[in-house]
Amino acid sequence: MPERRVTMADVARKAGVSPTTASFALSGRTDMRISDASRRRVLEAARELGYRPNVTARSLRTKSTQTIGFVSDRITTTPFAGEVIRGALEAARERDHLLFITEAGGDRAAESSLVHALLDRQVDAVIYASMFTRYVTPPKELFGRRVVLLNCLAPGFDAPSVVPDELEAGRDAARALLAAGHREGIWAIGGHQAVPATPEGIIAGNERMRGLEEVLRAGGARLDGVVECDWNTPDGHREVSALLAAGHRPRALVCLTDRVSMGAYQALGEAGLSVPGDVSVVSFDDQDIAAVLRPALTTLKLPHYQLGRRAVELILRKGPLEAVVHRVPMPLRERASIGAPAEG
Amino acid sequence: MPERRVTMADVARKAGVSPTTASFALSGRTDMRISDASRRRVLEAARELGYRPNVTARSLRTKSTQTIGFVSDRITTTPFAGEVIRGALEAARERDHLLFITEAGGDRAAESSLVHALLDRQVDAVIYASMFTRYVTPPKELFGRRVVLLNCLAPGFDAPSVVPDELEAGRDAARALLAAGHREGIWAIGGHQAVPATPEGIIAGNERMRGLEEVLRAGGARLDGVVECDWNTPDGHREVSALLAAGHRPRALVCLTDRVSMGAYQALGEAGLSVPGDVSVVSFDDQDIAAVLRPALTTLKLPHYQLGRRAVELILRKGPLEAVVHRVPMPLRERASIGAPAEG
DNA sequence: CCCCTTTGTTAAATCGGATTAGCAAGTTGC
DNA sequence: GCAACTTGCTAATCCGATTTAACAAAGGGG
Repeated sequence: MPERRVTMADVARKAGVSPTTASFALSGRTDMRISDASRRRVLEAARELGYRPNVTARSLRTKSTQTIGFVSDRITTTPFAGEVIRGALEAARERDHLLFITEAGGDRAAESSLVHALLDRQVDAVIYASMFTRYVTPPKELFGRRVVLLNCLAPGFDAPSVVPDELEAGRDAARALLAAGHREGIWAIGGHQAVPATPEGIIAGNERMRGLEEVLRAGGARLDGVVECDWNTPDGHREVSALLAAGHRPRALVCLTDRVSMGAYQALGEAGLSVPGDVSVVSFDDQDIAAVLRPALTTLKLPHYQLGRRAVELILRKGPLEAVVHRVPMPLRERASIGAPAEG
Repeated sequence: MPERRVTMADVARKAGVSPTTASFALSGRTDMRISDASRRRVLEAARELGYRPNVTARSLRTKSTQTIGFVSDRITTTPFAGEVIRGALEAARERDHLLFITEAGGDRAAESSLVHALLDRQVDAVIYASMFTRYVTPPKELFGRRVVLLNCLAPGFDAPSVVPDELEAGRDAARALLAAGHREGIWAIGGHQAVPATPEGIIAGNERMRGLEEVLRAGGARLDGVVECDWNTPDGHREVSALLAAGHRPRALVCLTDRVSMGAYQALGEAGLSVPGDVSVVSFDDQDIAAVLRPALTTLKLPHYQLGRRAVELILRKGPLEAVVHRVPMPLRERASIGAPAEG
């Protein structure tokens, strides 16, 4: 049985002052006059007793719990998105805040009840996060609260969003290919996902493709074709096999995810083509497999850690939140899958 | 600005009773006599006003916050271990509890300060989790508290542990090979990790190997050799390549992790050997890649989701916790990498 | 010497509930 | 008809802090 916690009353008693004085001495407020002698005695007593304020009790009066709620659809499960949580956790720790993590699994009713559970515990603010970048409508319980949208957008909902800069990432993919000398024989595998079967495609696909096409065109290069397909390994394998079987001979593939790239690798390998000797590959996401594939995959990293961190930094900033979209850069991870275009 | 929360006083006023009566009516306690009429009026008023109790305020009196602290070294980051959190989250939600998730990143000082932050917020209990199964010494602040150790063991620390049943998993790997007809040409890649460079090997390696050898021997089979190496993809690739180069011709490989298996696949492929036609592979962990490799990998799943769930279920059980080790089964995921032994 | 500040401190109220102790009105027992 | 219960409810206190209001004591000015 844990011994009774030391309270401020204990500290005050030991220091020979009233609880009021102890409170002011400990909070270090200067608007209430406390003599240096008293202050020192209180601080000393607190140190000796190992006093720690009861945040719960304090919050009853101050309304602040130094606590943030984190509501997501299913973020812990997404293999690489755990980084979002780590980023949020670290930023929160630096500011002496704790995070209630919750997952509603896409269930609206569960989402509402979790938000209630958070509000019942007096969280100071709520981060509403999605595992893939997409449009959302937050539960009504969050209206009028201090909220930051993480990896999602909600037009009409008055809160800032933090999302990856997919547009610039598309441009960077194009720049990487141009820099290696590619001008033709370039194919995109995965496409816009204009009517997506894969939820993560909704926004990312469009923006990546838009940035890609813009810079390729400006650089005097041509996109030979766009293969629209889902974003998983079997899709990449199937579509690239089909592409080769149809007689096409791409010099560079822009795969919309690392999983698609893995499928592309398999298909190229089966066709006896080497990466990057015969075909260069540039990808998006930087999942774990990207570094492990042979050759290692050059890819534009989804900045999950930074997304989590930025959301917390934003929400703990003083002052009101502005409904602005914050775009976090997607760094290029240069590895071994891009080479000079093959002759022929 | 969110409008003022409805308090119990509001409900009492609307129902025309005292706060005391409202409190008893709402908590539904039967030891204090409240007339059915009053009870109904209070419940009705609460419903109409949308009253929700302030858990923080309540906890000041009751000491219970319906809140659990979760301290880990770096669990969100470990790609597949996020399932631990999901299991814990779901079990907690079913019981109307919320989780404070924290990560100390292996830093003892950070760990202490996080535990303090949790205790300052009056958590009812703490789950102390490790990303890999290993021996730990929890921070002294947790002594005498309600604690469950998750995926770790702490001899001398009075708390239950929840860990994967690695021993039985080793046995199951052996049984799977025996069932396919394997009796010889069996090699283990990864080994005991008696003096491990890879932290996850400390306990898992020993137990997996012990179970494996026990059942193989009992089944009249022989383990031709054990290759001691780290547990990552390059290690599997290197060691299996070396094994083949040395003239060995294994019929079955027991790879101690899926990452080692992936390396083994690469090495076998480069040598022109097929799985499972020439060589069967059985593995441990069931990371995401296991299902994606070609052929799909037969592996013993680390039950992360169940570990998280069990820990929460245990900690929320009434009554004192017993310092017992709970072993969670590792289910066999039968896929396509085990076949009959090759002739030869 | 008295009034007015300034300084240092504390009693008391507050936050939103839970809990203890007690009080009025109606019933029962004899 | 009065003590003893039972029923139904409420006043008051507590939980551990913060904050407001007020109050002594000391110093300064005239």
